[in-house]
Amino acid sequence: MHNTDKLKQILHKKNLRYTQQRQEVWDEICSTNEHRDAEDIYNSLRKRQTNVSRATVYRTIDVLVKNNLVRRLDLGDGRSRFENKMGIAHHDHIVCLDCRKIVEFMNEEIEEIQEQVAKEMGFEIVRHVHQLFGHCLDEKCPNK
Amino acid sequence: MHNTDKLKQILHKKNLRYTQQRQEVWDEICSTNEHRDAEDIYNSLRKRQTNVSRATVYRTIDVLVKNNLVRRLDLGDGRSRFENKMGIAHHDHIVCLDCRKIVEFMNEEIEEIQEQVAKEMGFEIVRHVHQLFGHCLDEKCPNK
DNA sequence: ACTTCTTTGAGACTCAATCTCAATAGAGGG
DNA sequence: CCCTCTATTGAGATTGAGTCTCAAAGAAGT
Repeated sequence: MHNTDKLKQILHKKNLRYTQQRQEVWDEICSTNEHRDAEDIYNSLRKRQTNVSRATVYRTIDVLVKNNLVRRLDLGDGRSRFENKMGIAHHDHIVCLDCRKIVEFMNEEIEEIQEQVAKEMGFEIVRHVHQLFGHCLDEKCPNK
Repeated sequence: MHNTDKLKQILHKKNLRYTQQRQEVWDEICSTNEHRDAEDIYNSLRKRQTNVSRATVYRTIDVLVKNNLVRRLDLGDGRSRFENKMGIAHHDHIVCLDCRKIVEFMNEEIEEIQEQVAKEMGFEIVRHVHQLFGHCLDEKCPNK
Protein backbone atom coordinates (compact mmCIF):
# COMPACT_ATOMS: atom_id res chain seq x y z
CA MET A 1 0.00 0.00 0.00
CA HIS A 2 1.25 3.49 -0.80
CA ASN A 3 2.36 5.64 2.11
CA THR A 4 -0.37 8.19 1.57
CA ASP A 5 -3.10 5.60 1.49
CA LYS A 6 -1.78 3.85 4.58
CA LEU A 7 -1.75 7.11 6.49
CA LYS A 8 -5.23 8.10 5.33
CA GLN A 9 -6.56 4.69 6.24
CA ILE A 10 -5.21 4.78 9.77
CA LEU A 11 -6.24 8.34 10.48
CA HIS A 12 -9.72 7.60 9.22
CA LYS A 13 -10.01 4.47 11.36
CA LYS A 14 -9.11 6.49 14.46
CA ASN A 15 -11.36 9.42 13.56
CA LEU A 16 -8.36 11.66 13.14
CA ARG A 17 -8.05 14.10 10.27
CA TYR A 18 -5.79 13.74 7.30
CA THR A 19 -3.76 16.95 7.08
CA GLN A 20 -0.97 18.28 4.92
CA GLN A 21 1.31 18.53 7.96
CA ARG A 22 0.81 14.91 8.97
CA GLN A 23 1.52 13.79 5.43
CA GLU A 24 4.72 15.86 5.32
CA VAL A 25 6.03 14.44 8.59
CA TRP A 26 5.21 10.89 7.52
CA ASP A 27 6.88 11.44 4.13
CA GLU A 28 9.96 12.81 5.83
CA ILE A 29 10.21 9.82 8.16
CA CYS A 30 9.78 7.43 5.23
CA SER A 31 12.51 9.15 3.23
CA THR A 32 15.46 7.45 4.95
CA ASN A 33 16.31 4.52 7.18
CA GLU A 34 18.48 6.54 9.52
CA HIS A 35 17.64 6.77 13.19
CA ARG A 36 16.80 10.45 13.55
CA ASP A 37 15.44 12.43 16.47
CA ALA A 38 12.48 14.82 16.34
CA GLU A 39 14.73 17.83 15.90
CA ASP A 40 16.45 16.22 12.89
CA ILE A 41 13.10 15.55 11.29
CA TYR A 42 11.91 19.07 12.04
CA ASN A 43 15.07 20.54 10.50
CA SER A 44 14.87 18.37 7.40
CA LEU A 45 11.34 19.61 6.80
CA ARG A 46 12.38 23.24 7.14
CA LYS A 47 15.34 22.70 4.86
CA ARG A 48 12.99 21.77 2.07
CA GLN A 49 10.71 24.74 2.72
CA THR A 50 8.06 22.61 4.36
CA ASN A 51 7.07 24.57 7.39
CA VAL A 52 5.52 22.35 9.99
CA SER A 53 5.85 23.64 13.52
CA ARG A 54 7.95 21.85 16.08
CA ALA A 55 4.89 21.08 18.19
CA THR A 56 3.15 19.49 15.22
CA VAL A 57 6.20 17.39 14.42
CA TYR A 58 6.15 16.03 17.97
CA ARG A 59 2.40 15.52 17.94
CA THR A 60 2.43 13.78 14.58
CA ILE A 61 5.24 11.48 15.58
CA ASP A 62 3.19 10.50 18.63
CA VAL A 63 0.25 9.62 16.41
CA LEU A 64 2.48 7.56 14.12
CA VAL A 65 4.10 5.75 17.03
CA LYS A 66 0.77 4.97 18.68
CA ASN A 67 -0.48 3.56 15.40
CA ASN A 68 2.53 1.41 14.79
CA LEU A 69 3.79 3.19 11.69
CA VAL A 70 6.89 4.45 13.49
CA ARG A 71 9.08 3.01 16.21
CA ARG A 72 10.48 5.07 19.07
CA LEU A 73 14.05 4.24 20.04
CA ASP A 74 15.48 5.29 23.39
CA LEU A 75 19.23 4.84 23.40
CA GLY A 76 19.65 6.45 26.78
CA ASP A 77 21.09 9.75 25.56
CA GLY A 78 18.12 11.86 26.51
CA ARG A 79 16.28 12.06 23.23
CA SER A 80 14.11 9.68 21.27
CA ARG A 81 15.09 8.46 17.83
CA PHE A 82 12.58 7.27 15.29
CA GLU A 83 12.52 4.74 12.51
CA ASN A 84 9.95 3.90 9.88
CA LYS A 85 8.32 0.62 10.78
CA MET A 86 6.33 -0.02 7.57
CA GLY A 87 7.12 -3.52 6.40
CA ILE A 88 10.23 -3.63 8.58
CA ALA A 89 10.78 -6.81 10.60
CA HIS A 90 11.45 -6.64 14.32
CA HIS A 91 15.06 -6.07 15.30
CA ASP A 92 17.19 -4.71 18.11
CA HIS A 93 20.24 -2.42 18.00
CA ILE A 94 23.99 -2.37 18.49
CA VAL A 95 25.53 1.06 18.98
CA CYS A 96 29.19 1.97 18.53
CA LEU A 97 30.31 4.14 21.43
CA ASP A 98 33.02 5.71 19.26
CA CYS A 99 31.31 6.61 15.97
CA ARG A 100 27.68 6.37 17.15
CA LYS A 101 26.92 4.02 14.26
CA ILE A 102 23.72 2.08 14.84
CA VAL A 103 23.45 -1.44 13.45
CA GLU A 104 20.41 -3.68 13.62
CA PHE A 105 20.38 -7.29 14.78
CA MET A 106 17.80 -9.98 15.32
CA ASN A 107 18.20 -13.35 16.97
CA GLU A 108 15.25 -15.68 17.18
CA GLU A 109 16.85 -17.70 19.96
CA ILE A 110 17.17 -14.70 22.25
CA GLU A 111 13.57 -13.74 21.51
CA GLU A 112 12.38 -17.17 22.54
CA ILE A 113 14.47 -17.42 25.69
CA GLN A 114 13.40 -14.01 26.92
CA GLU A 115 9.78 -14.97 26.38
CA GLN A 116 10.37 -18.12 28.40
CA VAL A 117 12.21 -16.27 31.17
CA ALA A 118 9.40 -13.75 31.52
CA LYS A 119 6.82 -16.51 31.64
CA GLU A 120 8.71 -18.28 34.41
CA MET A 121 8.76 -15.08 36.40
CA GLY A 122 5.04 -14.54 35.99
CA PHE A 123 5.06 -11.88 33.30
CA GLU A 124 3.44 -11.50 29.93
CA ILE A 125 5.74 -9.41 27.75
CA VAL A 126 4.31 -6.56 25.73
CA ARG A 127 7.55 -5.08 24.47
CA HIS A 128 11.24 -5.18 25.16
CA VAL A 129 14.40 -3.15 24.82
CA HIS A 130 17.60 -4.91 23.92
CA GLN A 131 20.58 -2.76 23.07
CA LEU A 132 24.26 -3.57 22.89
CA PHE A 133 26.85 -0.82 23.30
CA GLY A 134 30.47 -1.30 22.36
CA HIS A 135 33.24 -0.65 19.88
CA CYS A 136 32.92 -1.49 16.20
CA LEU A 137 35.92 -2.80 14.31
CA ASP A 138 35.34 -0.51 11.35
CA GLU A 139 38.50 1.00 9.84
CA LYS A 140 36.89 4.39 9.47
CA CYS A 141 35.80 4.51 13.10
CA PRO A 142 37.84 6.77 15.40
CA ASN A 143 39.84 5.22 18.28
CA LYS A 144 41.41 2.68 15.92
CA MET B 1 35.00 -4.42 53.07
CA HIS B 2 32.91 -1.89 54.97
CA ASN B 3 31.06 0.71 52.89
CA THR B 4 33.01 3.59 54.34
CA ASP B 5 36.36 1.98 53.62
CA LYS B 6 35.37 1.05 50.08
CA LEU B 7 34.33 4.63 49.38
CA LYS B 8 37.49 6.10 50.92
CA GLN B 9 39.63 3.68 48.95
CA ILE B 10 38.10 4.57 45.61
CA LEU B 11 38.06 8.31 46.18
CA HIS B 12 41.69 8.18 47.22
CA LYS B 13 42.70 6.16 44.18
CA LYS B 14 41.09 8.77 41.92
CA ASN B 15 42.50 11.73 43.83
CA LEU B 16 39.03 12.76 44.89
CA ARG B 17 38.26 13.92 48.39
CA TYR B 18 36.40 11.99 51.00
CA THR B 19 33.61 14.26 52.23
CA GLN B 20 30.71 13.98 54.63
CA GLN B 21 28.26 14.58 51.78
CA ARG B 22 29.63 11.79 49.61
CA GLN B 23 29.48 9.40 52.54
CA GLU B 24 25.86 10.36 53.24
CA VAL B 25 24.77 9.81 49.63
CA TRP B 26 26.56 6.48 49.46
CA ASP B 27 25.01 5.38 52.78
CA GLU B 28 21.58 6.35 51.54
CA ILE B 29 21.99 4.36 48.34
CA CYS B 30 23.23 1.34 50.28
CA SER B 31 20.27 1.48 52.66
CA THR B 32 17.79 -0.29 50.36
CA ASN B 33 17.60 -2.42 47.25
CA GLU B 34 14.82 -0.39 45.65
CA HIS B 35 15.35 1.29 42.31
CA ARG B 36 15.15 4.95 43.25
CA ASP B 37 15.76 8.09 41.24
CA ALA B 38 17.98 11.02 42.27
CA GLU B 39 15.03 12.98 43.64
CA ASP B 40 13.99 10.04 45.86
CA ILE B 41 17.49 9.81 47.25
CA TYR B 42 17.65 13.56 47.78
CA ASN B 43 14.33 13.52 49.62
CA SER B 44 15.30 10.56 51.80
CA LEU B 45 18.39 12.43 52.90
CA ARG B 46 16.42 15.55 53.79
CA LYS B 47 13.85 13.49 55.66
CA ARG B 48 16.54 12.34 58.04
CA GLN B 49 17.91 15.86 58.51
CA THR B 50 20.92 15.20 56.32
CA ASN B 51 21.16 18.26 54.19
CA VAL B 52 23.06 17.56 51.03
CA SER B 53 22.18 19.82 48.13
CA ARG B 54 20.45 18.47 45.04
CA ALA B 55 23.48 19.32 42.89
CA THR B 56 25.77 17.38 45.20
CA VAL B 57 23.45 14.38 45.17
CA TYR B 58 23.61 14.34 41.36
CA ARG B 59 27.36 14.89 41.33
CA THR B 60 28.04 12.21 43.90
CA ILE B 61 25.87 9.69 42.09
CA ASP B 62 27.92 10.38 38.96
CA VAL B 63 31.11 9.65 40.85
CA LEU B 64 29.66 6.42 42.22
CA VAL B 65 28.40 5.32 38.81
CA LYS B 66 31.72 6.07 37.12
CA ASN B 67 33.51 4.04 39.76
CA ASN B 68 31.22 1.08 39.51
CA LEU B 69 29.73 1.31 42.98
CA VAL B 70 26.30 2.20 41.61
CA ARG B 71 24.40 1.23 38.49
CA ARG B 72 22.34 3.67 36.46
CA LEU B 73 19.07 2.31 35.12
CA ASP B 74 17.22 4.00 32.28
CA LEU B 75 13.73 2.58 31.98
CA GLY B 76 12.71 5.10 29.34
CA ASP B 77 10.50 7.25 31.56
CA GLY B 78 12.72 10.30 31.52
CA ARG B 79 14.65 9.85 34.75
CA SER B 80 17.48 7.62 35.85
CA ARG B 81 17.06 5.08 38.61
CA PHE B 82 19.95 3.82 40.67
CA GLU B 83 20.85 0.61 42.42
CA ASN B 84 23.70 -0.33 44.71
CA LYS B 85 26.09 -2.54 42.80
CA MET B 86 28.37 -3.65 45.68
CA GLY B 87 28.63 -7.42 45.58
CA ILE B 88 25.53 -7.64 43.38
CA ALA B 89 25.72 -10.00 40.41
CA HIS B 90 24.83 -8.78 36.92
CA HIS B 91 21.15 -8.90 36.04
CA ASP B 92 18.58 -7.28 33.77
CA HIS B 93 15.05 -6.10 34.51
CA ILE B 94 11.40 -6.90 33.89
CA VAL B 95 8.98 -4.05 34.54
CA CYS B 96 5.24 -4.38 35.08
CA LEU B 97 3.42 -1.74 33.04
CA ASP B 98 0.50 -1.80 35.48
CA CYS B 99 2.06 -1.65 38.96
CA ARG B 100 5.58 -0.49 37.95
CA LYS B 101 7.06 -3.36 39.90
CA ILE B 102 10.65 -4.05 38.85
CA VAL B 103 11.94 -7.62 38.97
CA GLU B 104 15.45 -8.77 38.18
CA PHE B 105 16.40 -11.61 35.87
CA MET B 106 19.56 -13.16 34.57
CA ASN B 107 20.00 -15.75 31.86
CA GLU B 108 23.44 -17.00 31.00
CA GLU B 109 22.32 -18.31 27.62
CA ILE B 110 21.09 -14.90 26.47
CA GLU B 111 24.32 -13.31 27.67
CA GLU B 112 26.34 -15.76 25.59
CA ILE B 113 24.25 -15.47 22.45
CA GLN B 114 24.32 -11.68 22.50
CA GLU B 115 28.07 -11.76 22.88
CA GLN B 116 28.26 -14.07 19.87
CA VAL B 117 25.86 -11.95 17.81
CA ALA B 118 27.88 -8.81 18.48
CA LYS B 119 31.10 -10.56 17.54
CA GLU B 120 29.63 -11.72 14.25
CA MET B 121 28.61 -8.17 13.46
CA GLY B 122 32.06 -6.82 14.22
CA PHE B 123 31.46 -5.34 17.66
CA GLU B 124 33.09 -5.71 21.02
CA ILE B 125 30.41 -5.20 23.66
CA VAL B 126 31.11 -2.92 26.60
CA ARG B 127 27.64 -2.89 28.14
CA HIS B 128 24.10 -3.74 27.26
CA VAL B 129 20.53 -2.86 28.14
CA HIS B 130 17.97 -5.62 28.21
CA GLN B 131 14.56 -4.77 29.61
CA LEU B 132 11.25 -6.56 29.33
CA PHE B 133 8.00 -4.64 29.77
CA GLY B 134 4.68 -6.36 30.30
CA HIS B 135 1.99 -7.37 32.72
CA CYS B 136 2.69 -9.31 35.90
CA LEU B 137 0.26 -11.92 37.09
CA ASP B 138 0.35 -10.72 40.67
CA GLU B 139 -3.02 -10.75 42.47
CA LYS B 140 -2.36 -7.36 44.05
CA CYS B 141 -1.54 -5.73 40.73
CA PRO B 142 -4.22 -3.45 39.24
CA ASN B 143 -5.86 -4.43 35.91
CA LYS B 144 -6.57 -7.94 37.17
C1' DA C 1 -21.71 26.70 1.86
C1' DC C 2 -22.62 25.59 6.95
C1' DT C 3 -21.49 23.51 11.06
C1' DT C 4 -18.84 20.97 14.10
C1' DC C 5 -15.00 19.46 15.87
C1' DT C 6 -9.97 18.72 15.23
C1' DT C 7 -5.59 20.51 14.29
C1' DT C 8 -2.14 23.95 14.00
C1' DG C 9 1.45 27.51 15.35
C1' DA C 10 3.88 30.36 18.50
C1' DG C 11 5.48 30.75 22.48
C1' DA C 12 5.05 29.70 27.42
C1' DC C 13 5.98 26.05 30.36
C1' DT C 14 7.76 21.61 32.63
C1' DC C 15 11.08 18.80 34.62
C1' DA C 16 15.31 16.20 35.10
C1' DA C 17 19.73 17.26 34.98
C1' DT C 18 23.80 20.37 34.48
C1' DC C 19 26.36 24.56 35.08
C1' DT C 20 28.23 28.84 37.49
C1' DC C 21 30.78 30.90 40.88
C1' DA C 22 31.74 32.53 45.39
C1' DA C 23 32.38 30.40 49.79
C1' DT C 24 33.95 26.29 52.24
C1' DA C 25 36.78 22.59 53.49
C1' DG C 26 39.85 18.23 52.61
C1' DA C 27 44.77 16.67 52.64
C1' DG C 28 49.49 16.90 52.69
C1' DG C 29 53.68 19.65 54.10
C1' DG C 30 56.15 22.44 57.20
C1' DC D 1 48.60 23.35 64.38
C1' DC D 2 48.69 26.31 60.62
C1' DC D 3 49.26 27.08 55.45
C1' DT D 4 48.54 26.42 50.93
C1' DC D 5 46.67 24.27 47.17
C1' DT D 6 42.80 22.41 45.12
C1' DA D 7 38.55 20.04 45.13
C1' DT D 8 33.92 20.38 46.67
C1' DT D 9 29.71 22.47 48.01
C1' DG D 10 25.23 25.14 47.85
C1' DA D 11 21.94 28.12 45.77
C1' DG D 12 20.11 29.43 42.07
C1' DA D 13 20.42 30.09 37.01
C1' DT D 14 20.43 27.51 32.85
C1' DT D 15 19.75 23.86 29.48
C1' DG D 16 17.17 21.06 26.40
C1' DA D 17 13.79 17.66 25.04
C1' DG D 18 9.28 17.49 25.14
C1' DT D 19 4.43 19.16 26.43
C1' DC D 20 0.77 22.48 27.03
C1' DT D 21 -2.29 26.59 25.98
C1' DC D 22 -5.41 28.94 23.30
C1' DA D 23 -6.88 31.63 19.50
C1' DA D 24 -7.03 31.01 14.58
C1' DA D 25 -7.24 27.88 10.66
C1' DG D 26 -8.95 23.94 8.43
C1' DA D 27 -11.00 18.91 7.71
C1' DA D 28 -15.20 16.44 6.65
C1' DG D 29 -19.89 15.33 6.76
C1' DT D 30 -24.58 17.40 5.58
